[in-house]
Amino acid sequence: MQPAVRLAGRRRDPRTDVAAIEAVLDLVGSGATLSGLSLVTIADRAGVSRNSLYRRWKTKDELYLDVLDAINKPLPDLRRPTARDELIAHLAVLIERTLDNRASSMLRALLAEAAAFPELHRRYFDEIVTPRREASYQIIRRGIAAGEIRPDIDVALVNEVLVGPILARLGSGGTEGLDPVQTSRRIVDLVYAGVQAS
Amino acid sequence: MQPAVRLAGRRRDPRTDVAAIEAVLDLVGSGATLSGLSLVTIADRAGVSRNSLYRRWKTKDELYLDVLDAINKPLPDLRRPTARDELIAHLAVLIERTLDNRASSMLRALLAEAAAFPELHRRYFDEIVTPRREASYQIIRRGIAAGEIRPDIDVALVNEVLVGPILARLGSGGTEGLDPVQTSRRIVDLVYAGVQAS
DNA sequence: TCGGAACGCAACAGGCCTGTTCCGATATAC
DNA sequence: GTATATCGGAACAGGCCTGTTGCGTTCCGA
Repeated sequence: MQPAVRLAGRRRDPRTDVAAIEAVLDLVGSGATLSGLSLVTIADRAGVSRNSLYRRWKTKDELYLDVLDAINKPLPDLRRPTARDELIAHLAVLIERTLDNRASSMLRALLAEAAAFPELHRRYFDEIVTPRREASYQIIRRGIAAGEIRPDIDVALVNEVLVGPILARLGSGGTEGLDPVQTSRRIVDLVYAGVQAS
Repeated sequence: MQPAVRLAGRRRDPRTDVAAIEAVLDLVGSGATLSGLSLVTIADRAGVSRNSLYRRWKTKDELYLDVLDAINKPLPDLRRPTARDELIAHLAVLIERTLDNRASSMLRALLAEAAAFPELHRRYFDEIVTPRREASYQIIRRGIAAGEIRPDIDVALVNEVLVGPILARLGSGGTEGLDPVQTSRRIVDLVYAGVQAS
């Protein structure tokens, strides 16, 4: 959306981009849907003229793609002495993400309207879900290689059991009051030990 | 919405109610949002006059409450010889529910717009989530009483780990191609045995 | 200093949705 | 048979959103 050649003229105010993205996050966090949000509402909330938004983004889809980028924080370093510690750290980061109500609402809205925003949905999977899932798989595989985790388990299934409780809470919106590290530790401990009476 | 006293006059066609509810499920299953759906669209899809819908439901909220009732199937009998078998049966029923794309889409849409439809959200929790969660807790507690499950585990956490993978798939919409019983068995087996190398 | 671009503000037509009101036709209870 | 309630179809005003255009103003690079 930048002009082809930048010769002269007034520069775009970068605060306008930020204000628009923040406005979308605020509004979606307050219960708005992606298709229901109007550019008028976004512009008003951002304190920006509707014209400035049209200048930057041809469609709402393009704006939403930038919103998705804005909430996609890089994966932190998860290296720890043991796979168990790495899994706890991995889940803790995931829980922290779900505690951000605006980001969680954005993802919920996105998943509910995946059919209406296929490109947004694809980017979500490719840039957010897949890298984190791969990181989780790597941790589990390293745990197997180190003799810490049983080699006969299904890596994907273990990952699902570990992150399932967190993603389920993300999906249903009940993520308040979770202590990231403590909750992660309890999940990992349970899945490590199993529930069967010996 | 029924008239106070039924004296005389033409009866309401019960097929109209069904057609409206089916129309909502179809449309939401195709990606529509609850707030985005219009009564015009619903009436057209149902092959019914908009007038008939207004006669039955004052607001869209009331219509959606009936839709929620329509997808709320009763809990089947889950009694089995062991808690493990009961848990497998319980999860299998849950997976079967998520395979119904229209019902899943309805729940996703509902959760994404919980703020805009508080009554609908409350009813969802009270009439769908809570009974199933309680049933799951009961199974786990019986397993503990029978000496089948460790008594020192947190019942709620075990439930979350078991249903988490399924609810997470429900939330993200990727439930196709799951065999209910086989998937349930693999989850329960994993959570029973744990992943730790002995 | 001067051209070019972004800025806010306003207006416009076109479309869709709502909520309500008519109408004539049809079905049902008393 | 008559009163009553439903049915489908149509119309209406009012509101909101879109996409575009125009305007005077502000900023910035050449």
